[in-house]
Amino acid sequence: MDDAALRRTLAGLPLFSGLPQRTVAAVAACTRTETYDRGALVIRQGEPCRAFFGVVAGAVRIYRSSADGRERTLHRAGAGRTFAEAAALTLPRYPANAVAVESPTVLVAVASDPFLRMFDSDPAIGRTLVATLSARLLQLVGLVEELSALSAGARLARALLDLPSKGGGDRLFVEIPEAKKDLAAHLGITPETLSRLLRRWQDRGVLTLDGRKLEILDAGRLASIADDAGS
Amino acid sequence: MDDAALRRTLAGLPLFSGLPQRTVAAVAACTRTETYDRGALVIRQGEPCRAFFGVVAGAVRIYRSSADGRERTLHRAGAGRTFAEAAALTLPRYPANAVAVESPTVLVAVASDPFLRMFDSDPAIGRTLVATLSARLLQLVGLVEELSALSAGARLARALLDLPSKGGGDRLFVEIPEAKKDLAAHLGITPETLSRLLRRWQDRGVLTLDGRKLEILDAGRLASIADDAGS
DNA sequence: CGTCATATTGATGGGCATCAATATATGTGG
DNA sequence: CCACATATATTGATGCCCATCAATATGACG
Repeated sequence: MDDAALRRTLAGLPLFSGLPQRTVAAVAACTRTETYDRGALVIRQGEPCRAFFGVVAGAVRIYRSSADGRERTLHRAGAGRTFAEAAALTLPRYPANAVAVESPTVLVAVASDPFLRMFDSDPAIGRTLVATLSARLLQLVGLVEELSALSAGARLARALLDLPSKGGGDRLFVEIPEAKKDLAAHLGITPETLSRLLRRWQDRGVLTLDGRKLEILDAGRLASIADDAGS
Repeated sequence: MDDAALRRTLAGLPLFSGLPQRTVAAVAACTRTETYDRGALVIRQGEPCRAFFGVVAGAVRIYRSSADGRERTLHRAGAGRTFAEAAALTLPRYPANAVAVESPTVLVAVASDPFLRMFDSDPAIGRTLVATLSARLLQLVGLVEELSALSAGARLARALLDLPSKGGGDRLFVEIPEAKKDLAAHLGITPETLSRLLRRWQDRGVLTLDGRKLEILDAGRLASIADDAGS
């Protein structure tokens, strides 16, 4: 990617949009693009922090693995999103893993140290970073709430309703953008439970399912499930 | 509180420690102290954001209430901590409630708008804010992990082991700093479950209990419970 | 077409919430 | 200071949700 293209790419990220040209150019100077295949680790938990990342194409899953080998997905970052800012800027080592979930996944890596030094040159960097971190914080608060207050069914229903719908006519089609086991991990449930929920909803005429494509027949019903008002 | 005392208080908060004198003085100019009794609401979810807060004395519980009346405690902020920065600086309305849990609880309220305008005058403000928000983010990630990966018993055991111990001799005494129902809410469990867990541990000789004061007899055992290696 | 990952379906059980009843603590006004 | 009212805590009974273990089934891909 040439330099001009890199600047355009950076300016397209919410984190950097709104920054003046020369600041973006300065950021570009400490940035390089990296390409990963599906399944490739971008960040390994415990490694020294070197950079944070913006997603140009593809998507990344951020997850923590605990001592007993279990994984907890914290976040899925698609095109246009940034991730690992907080860690890169304030911690010695990454506290989580990041893995590419599509091929190819193109990232821009912004080196931590040079970026930190830019803080002084343009206050807008601090401001935009604060906004980004705050948004992440709120998203996590939402996750905490979901985990502790909502049933597995409600979480799945929400996830389905949040998917971009390809409404054909008056019908409502959506497609799960990842393997079902990954969706399950994302929701903090097991693949078995996910399978059973979808089966039940099919039997009750709430939706039809074909692989990862599904048609929502009764969106109202699904919405009430999402509010935890009956499975 | 006179102006000099206010500045000293602010400088004692991690968010502002490390800032030059004149910056602290500028912050002090948009700050006022407020005192609350136990149970008084500091922030009401949905209200317009006016300020963020530092805790001078006492403590505050931050929680969300959902449509069905259930509460989820996100955070307990004791003396020296700040809270609501993210909301105050980036949102129109508070996304959570905050209630004083001690009498008296003394807070410093830093008005959002003037503070935001100070961003340009000193880059250190942005940097320190980024650090604070990052720390909060990591704490929340930890909470997510606990909620999804640890049993109620493990969470309670951790909470007990995290309490400041008043070790008398070679014995280990701790005191629960809030009502048990609040501790339960903090851990995302019901008071009944909390009560049963403590009862079981008493029966097994792990600890003894008298009101909110308890003596940990077998810290090793409790630590293994905290790691989810058996109830 | 065979191999491996992913998905489905069933059986089983445990953890923890819920509902309900009582006991204890806390605080208040007379 | 006591009696009462109210909040908090304990204990029991019950049941649901969802994880776990296990056994196919289906799909992806070289």
